[in-house]
Amino acid sequence: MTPGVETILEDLEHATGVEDLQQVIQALRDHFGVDHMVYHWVNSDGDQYGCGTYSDAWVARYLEKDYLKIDPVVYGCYQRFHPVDWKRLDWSSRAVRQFQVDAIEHGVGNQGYSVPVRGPNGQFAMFTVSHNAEDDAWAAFAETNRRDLILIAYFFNQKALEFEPGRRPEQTPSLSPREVEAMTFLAIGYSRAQVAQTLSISEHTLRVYIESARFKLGAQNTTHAVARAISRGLIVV
Amino acid sequence: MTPGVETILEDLEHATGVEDLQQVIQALRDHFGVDHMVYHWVNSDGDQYGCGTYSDAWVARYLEKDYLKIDPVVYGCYQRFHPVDWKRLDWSSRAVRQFQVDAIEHGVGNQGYSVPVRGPNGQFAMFTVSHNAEDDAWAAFAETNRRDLILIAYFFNQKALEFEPGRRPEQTPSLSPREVEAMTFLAIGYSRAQVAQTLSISEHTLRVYIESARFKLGAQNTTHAVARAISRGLIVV
DNA sequence: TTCCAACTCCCCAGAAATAGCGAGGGGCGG
DNA sequence: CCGCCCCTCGCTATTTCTGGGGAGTTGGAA
Repeated sequence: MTPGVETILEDLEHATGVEDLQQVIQALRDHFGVDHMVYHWVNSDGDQYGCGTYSDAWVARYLEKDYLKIDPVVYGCYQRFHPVDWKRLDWSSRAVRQFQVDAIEHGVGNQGYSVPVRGPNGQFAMFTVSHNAEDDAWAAFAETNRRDLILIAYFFNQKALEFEPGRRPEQTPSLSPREVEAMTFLAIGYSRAQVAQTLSISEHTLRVYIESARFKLGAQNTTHAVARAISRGLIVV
Repeated sequence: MTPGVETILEDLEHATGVEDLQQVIQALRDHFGVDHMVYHWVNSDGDQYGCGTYSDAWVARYLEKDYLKIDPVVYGCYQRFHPVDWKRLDWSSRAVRQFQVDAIEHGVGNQGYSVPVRGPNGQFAMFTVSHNAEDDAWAAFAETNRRDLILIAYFFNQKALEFEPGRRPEQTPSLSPREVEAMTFLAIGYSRAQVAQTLSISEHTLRVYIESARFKLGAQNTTHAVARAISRGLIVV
């Protein structure tokens, strides 16, 4: 690990507020000598929180256009575990290409490298480095700094979780085993009758579980409950 | 980072099969000079996969007694983002204390340090170091090697995901913008009528989107479609 | 012991979703 | 130009889900 990173990480670990994160991320940007560095938390209800060096104009634009929904970086990171080079993402759709042009016009680099991070209750965030560079140079940079970036993403997320407890979905209540089973089977397409048969219980009993789970999850209906259970990591489909 | 770890991590990254993971974890155990080192993947349905240096007897015992359900390490890691020292967990309940005695009798150290790791689709695993030591010595060890352990946990999980046969190869179909909107609103608990009103279209039209999305996703019903859309990252809820 | 949470079962009526037929216009790429 | 996908709207009948009741057992925690 580069000595500079070491000390900046120390600062990060001693950060006591959101404003410190902004300081740290700028220090990191300068240290790595890249155009931008951004931490981007995407909450399970579409809510988002970011901190980094993108221009205010670009952030506003991103929110205004609701780019979150089509951003291939978000989509790509969401599906992967390992860090992703933006080149490896799918930029083919029309809307996405428009987004790309818009981003570059707003000073986002043509190259990027994003590290997905996941926390409890389905929390999800990304730590991104963006720069203007040739492919070769960028590949070398990413390869060299990969481990540092993973650690930085990790500690950044740790701090973000620490500072923003309110941002987390309401203390996820745990589901009982039967409720988990019920939600899981519903999530893989079984009807109530099928689930009841599979679990060898009456459909009435099953309904109690579903309603109980729905209540615990604060969900409006079964689909909502299943969606929440999945995005909070209570069930795996 | 200690030089030894560096080379072992290289080996880890070049691992081509599950058997290599076992080699690597033993090398890591020897390098850190601790009693045990374990990677433990836990699915929410109770399915688990592990690899490490615990005795076969203990692993068998753990499975036989279904200790997964009461293991405070699993529970504690599941709720946290940062690594946890076993001391900070709740060992108060009677069943848990019995588990603790059993574990120590089977050669698990009295001290432990576990790093939670999370992947896409709610994947969850832990990387654990366990040892027999005094509190002070252990705290020092944990503090010193924390970052290395986080990185090791990260790369170990990456490899485990890579070797996981259940990885879905089928490429996910893309949904049209309207379909994405429909799925998104359904996932946050709107009824069909509400979604239709929100999108300012007739409920009949909405139904076409839902059915189209369901078809594309190979889903049996709306709940299934929404579940798939979420777990494939097509919508962010 | 007492209490609570989890698990199990039952009825009924109204609301919502699904399955099956349709129809037509607009835009984009081969 | 034609085909394909996306967007929009319609009807009817059937199945499924939801919301309102109530009731008993069991095992673990306070």
